[in-house]
Amino acid sequence: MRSSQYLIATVKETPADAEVVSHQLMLRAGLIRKLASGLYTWLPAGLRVLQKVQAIVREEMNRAGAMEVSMPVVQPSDLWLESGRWDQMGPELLRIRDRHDRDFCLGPTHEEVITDLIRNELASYKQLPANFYQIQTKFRDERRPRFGIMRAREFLMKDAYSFHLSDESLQQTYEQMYQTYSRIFSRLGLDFRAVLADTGNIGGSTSHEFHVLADSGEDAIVFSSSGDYAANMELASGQLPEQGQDDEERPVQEVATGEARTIEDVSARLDCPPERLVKTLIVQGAGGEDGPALVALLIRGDQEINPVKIGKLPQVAEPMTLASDEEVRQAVGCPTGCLGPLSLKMPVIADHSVTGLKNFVCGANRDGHHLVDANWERDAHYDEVADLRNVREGDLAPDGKGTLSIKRGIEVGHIFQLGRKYSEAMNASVLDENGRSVHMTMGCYGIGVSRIVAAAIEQNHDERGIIWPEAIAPFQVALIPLGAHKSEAVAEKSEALYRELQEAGYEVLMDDRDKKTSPGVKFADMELMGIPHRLVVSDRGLGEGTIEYRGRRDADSQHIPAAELLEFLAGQLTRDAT
RNA sequence: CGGGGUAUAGCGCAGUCUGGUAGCGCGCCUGCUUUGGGAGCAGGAUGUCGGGAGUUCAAAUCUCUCUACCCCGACCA
Repeated sequence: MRSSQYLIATVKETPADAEVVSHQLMLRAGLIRKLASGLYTWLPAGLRVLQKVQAIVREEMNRAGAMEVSMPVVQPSDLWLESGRWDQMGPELLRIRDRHDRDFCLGPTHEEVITDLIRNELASYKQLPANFYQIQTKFRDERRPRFGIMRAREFLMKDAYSFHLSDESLQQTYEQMYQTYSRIFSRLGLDFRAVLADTGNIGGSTSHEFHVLADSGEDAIVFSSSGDYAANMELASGQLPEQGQDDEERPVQEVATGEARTIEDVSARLDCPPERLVKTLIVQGAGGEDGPALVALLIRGDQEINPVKIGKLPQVAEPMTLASDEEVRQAVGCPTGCLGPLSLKMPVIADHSVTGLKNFVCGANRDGHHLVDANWERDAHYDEVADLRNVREGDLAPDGKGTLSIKRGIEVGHIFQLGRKYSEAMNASVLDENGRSVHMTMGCYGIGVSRIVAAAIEQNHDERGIIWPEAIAPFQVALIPLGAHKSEAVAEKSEALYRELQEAGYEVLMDDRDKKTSPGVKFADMELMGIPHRLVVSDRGLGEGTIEYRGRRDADSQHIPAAELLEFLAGQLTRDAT
């Protein structure tokens, strides 16, 4: 490609509405433009990257034996009513009506459509297992789109759905997809981790997320220093390191703590470290016929609660919602800052972090008062123990081997074992070998194809711009002729090289913009666009028979004898390991 | 959806408080010079000042209203 005939849409200034680096650089490097909130146009250079990501995903899915299909973006409401998600999904599902007043939605995902397809197409266990995928536009009317392409409303996703007779077969395909995903992200040149994950509202049991590691990631992921344990913060569990405890139970006393309401205030006022405090929180109960209206939760003062874990407790309303100050005052008769686990008329669930405490501090359920040297059974009680807290850096891994560390990640893939949720709701069944009709069990496997582009930039950039991993760079080589307008030799050599490189199979962007485009501009643009390899043809170099080479990450350039250039370049390029 | 903010040339911004000729930098066009790290000089084009209504002799500026966008907020590829 010649840049004189290509849209090099780079801009010098950072657009005001871009917050994260990847968004800024995608705009500055001329990869995308915003149309409206969460909606982006892909410019030529950006689209090349997106297509490269797609190609790798497609190759690996095909290699794993999945079959590519393409399902409509616009989907009839009937299917969603059938699965129950028409009502469940809420405003994230963009609903539209056609000219006959029939309801449709823009597909945020395709479980319904694929299940409908498969229940009609598959009739026998002999056709199983089967895995279908597509790479296609999804629409989710996000509460708040942000970070450019990273959390857009319209985005490109690879979604795959597998169908099985047995759980063993599902497990097999699930493991195969796990391997396939690992291959995909390795080939993309990304530093990633697979972690245990929450299944969210898609449903199902086992689930793993794939995260690209980047400090700007929205998710916290947890790993064990030794051993394989890795999980999303939402469900990661760990053990607190042992803590020295007094042996003797001291007599309890109630002390006035005045206006001290927060853990910090109480801890400062009583000169007692937060680890010796029991924090009591009251949340909305599950309600309904036998569910409690309110539930009390206990956690050690220095620990943080995990709303996702708590929301999953059967007694608690999901999503977890804190009780209001009034509700607390009505139920207990004191402000939230003075709550304690004393004769509460509601279920009391304690986190593991508090059960071993002795002589602790907690609220006295009396305005302005706390208990000091309280002890379980004698002064306070709980009904049940559960895991309510976020793990912290340094906690012991759940298997007791090694300690946990926490990193930030960008979720780019998610695999689920769905089970029979959709096949039962939508009656997708086949005949087994005994001629009996059985519901198929399902898996589903997603990759955020467009998000990967942003994630790759978050992980690979410097002050000059993007540094693309080899496999997804829009061009592999930038060829810059210097002073071609006045040097016949430079012009000729550049043209010749351009041809040779293309014949050798490289994707080359030759910056042949007119003489008004100074060398500095060309260098800056090619760096901003992140092209991994740069060649400069100049009179100076040709005089000594060399071409200048510089890798995007290199500090200096090298002068390569023109005759050896192709060989040299081949050595620099780590070709795909396919 | 709640809270906060912004809207002026393609991009980044000033001007608004205190009403009175629409401005700066970058980019763009023309010409000459320049050519190894975002060139110089000279000339030029580009605006329903987000939309609507109102106050006023006069509105980018004051008032009301609508809209869009951004940021902060616990179910996400």
